[in-house]
Amino acid sequence: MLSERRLQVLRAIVQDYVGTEEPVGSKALTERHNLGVSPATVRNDMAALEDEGYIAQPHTSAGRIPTDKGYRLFVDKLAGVKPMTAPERRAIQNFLEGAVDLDDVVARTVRLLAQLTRQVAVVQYPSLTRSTVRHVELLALAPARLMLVLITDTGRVEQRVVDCPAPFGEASLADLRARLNSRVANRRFADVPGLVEDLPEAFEHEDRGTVSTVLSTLLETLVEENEERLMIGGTANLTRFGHDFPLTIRPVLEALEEQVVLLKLLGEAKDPGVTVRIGHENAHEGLNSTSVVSVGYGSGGEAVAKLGVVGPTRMDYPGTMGAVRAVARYVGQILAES
Amino acid sequence: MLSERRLQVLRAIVQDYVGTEEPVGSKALTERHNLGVSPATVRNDMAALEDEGYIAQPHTSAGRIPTDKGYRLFVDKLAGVKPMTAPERRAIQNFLEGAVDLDDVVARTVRLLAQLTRQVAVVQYPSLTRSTVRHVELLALAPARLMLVLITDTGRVEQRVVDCPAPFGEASLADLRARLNSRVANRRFADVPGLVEDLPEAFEHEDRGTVSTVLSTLLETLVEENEERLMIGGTANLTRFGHDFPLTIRPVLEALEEQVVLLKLLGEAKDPGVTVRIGHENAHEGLNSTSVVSVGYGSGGEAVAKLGVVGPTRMDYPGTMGAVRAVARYVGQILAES
DNA sequence: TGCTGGCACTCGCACGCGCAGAGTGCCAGG
DNA sequence: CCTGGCACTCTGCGCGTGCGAGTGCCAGCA
Repeated sequence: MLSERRLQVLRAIVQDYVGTEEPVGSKALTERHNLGVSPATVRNDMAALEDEGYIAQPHTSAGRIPTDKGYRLFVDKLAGVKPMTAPERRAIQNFLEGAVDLDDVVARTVRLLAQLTRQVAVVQYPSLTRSTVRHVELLALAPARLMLVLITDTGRVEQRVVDCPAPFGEASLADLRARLNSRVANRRFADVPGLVEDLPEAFEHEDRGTVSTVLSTLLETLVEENEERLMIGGTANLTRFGHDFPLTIRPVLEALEEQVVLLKLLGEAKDPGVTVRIGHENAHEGLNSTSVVSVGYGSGGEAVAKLGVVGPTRMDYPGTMGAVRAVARYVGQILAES
Repeated sequence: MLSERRLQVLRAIVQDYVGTEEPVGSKALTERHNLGVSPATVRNDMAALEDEGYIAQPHTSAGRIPTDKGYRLFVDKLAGVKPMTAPERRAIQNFLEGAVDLDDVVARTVRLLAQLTRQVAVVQYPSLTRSTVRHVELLALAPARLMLVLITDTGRVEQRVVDCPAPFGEASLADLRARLNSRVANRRFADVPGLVEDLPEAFEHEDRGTVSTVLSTLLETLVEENEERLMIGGTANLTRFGHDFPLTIRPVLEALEEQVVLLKLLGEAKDPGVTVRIGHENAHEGLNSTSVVSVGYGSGGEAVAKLGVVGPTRMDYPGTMGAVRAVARYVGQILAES
């Protein structure tokens, strides 16, 4: 177990390194933080911290920098979440309030997060599966071609074109629309499959094919790989990443382009609160020198999706966590209102 | 007027520079292209080309690189558009065909363009104003709260929540829905304002406020700044930009985050064919060392939106132009089918 | 008039060197 | 267990040098 002072030394190292982006030495530490001991003592503590794997030297006779393990300890034990100030909170609220629709909400959220944290922001659209059906609309595009439109309580809208096996009359269409809505409206999307199973049976034989096709299209929209969408922004902040450029940001940009990777990244966070994944804790190789701070958001008690930021492991964790948490809270509010 | 051979020299310089990314000298030129003259002659031609401002030297006693003016001449006079090969065309078609909805089409197009050109791809969503109304749907969320859903022939869906000044009955809602659709369905969006002007007059006095509110919300979606959306991708390709990194790509990433800037960029292209804007021809400062290749796309004769790529001025213009043109063509087809 | 070979010249760049500065580890003393 | 002192190690930087690519110019030739 590390003594109290050694923890303080670690905290000081993390703070200084995050601030200066340069390895921090024993002398500088004692000058900037009044630890009440001499540099030599700090050096001993540093040696101990290095033995335990919390800090490392880039090369002999340079200062120390925190390791992933060091950041982990810092986040878990040494630092809390820094709450947003009142003006910041007001700014967040104002910024989000003008949104006209869900796309706009998500777009604004991304910009906001990117600006607040000065990092790359990632916002997942509300998951269909975890939302509630508000309405299902069916339109005839042609005698044997329909458009299916799904609307959720979070404002998300999905549309699909359905090619029918046989022409489908206006009366049947109205019938299907009514039956469908009476069954699924205000129900959770996840429950929809069970609710519509037997629907074709209510129709004349010639229409059953079309009804089945419509239903299977409806169910397809719930398939995981289709239903998840997300938006990213603030990639310009990557340029502040480090000095050894191309090699650092290349894999990050590549990872960010892979929606699948990002969704996994956000998905990994199980904690109900803010989750932090540091460096190698991220499964994806390209993100081994980045940290991901994420949190779920939702209109009610349950999270309908996640949002977060991706930045260098050397980031201001308390501030970032505070910003992410605050933004998630306000987005939830906005969604609940619409 | 430049002699034929000098034009050939310029063409050779552009091709070599694009290939090697290094200033090209007279000796290398004569070796790689059989111009039938000696390096000394080429040197004279180069001096002339430099006088005219088509090429420049990064520093004395280095090879030459093309200037923006040089690229311009190359694009206008010395090179055509390189058509895609048959396999490439098939690949494009296959890749786009699996799309389930408009978002998917746009997302796939972005990926495709980025991969084909190895540059940053930008795709604008079909403009509402230039599309045709397929359907307008109105849903009651609460007694005095409606959701307005617009669907276009290009598959674009917009939704807005409308807060009504007074409760609005189910009958009035059905009435409004029917009247609205009979007026605007299959009409061009741009004509909608004139078509609905007098609609409130058809309603009872107590409902007129609500009807007006709905209509003004409808018209608001057509306001330019709201209605334009776009998607970008392939930013990882920026890492291949140049060696002098941060300074080069920083402003580009920043510009790419500004939707307004991008929309202007695409908007500038007036030509019905592929438009190329080279280096300083781009109004935005951050993009002074990039070129933009863009083209309109649409389901029928008229373009409903634009797409293009952003890359270094040192790019393979014929190939990029070919890819952009081909992708636009196929996207148009896909949109027409849905 | 236009092309060619030859020649001197100019620079940028990579390399090697030495130096200063920061930071460390270790040890002996309080 | 803390402290001051000391010798050591390493990086980064500035500087001078040599090399090579590439140029401009000139005189000769078709």
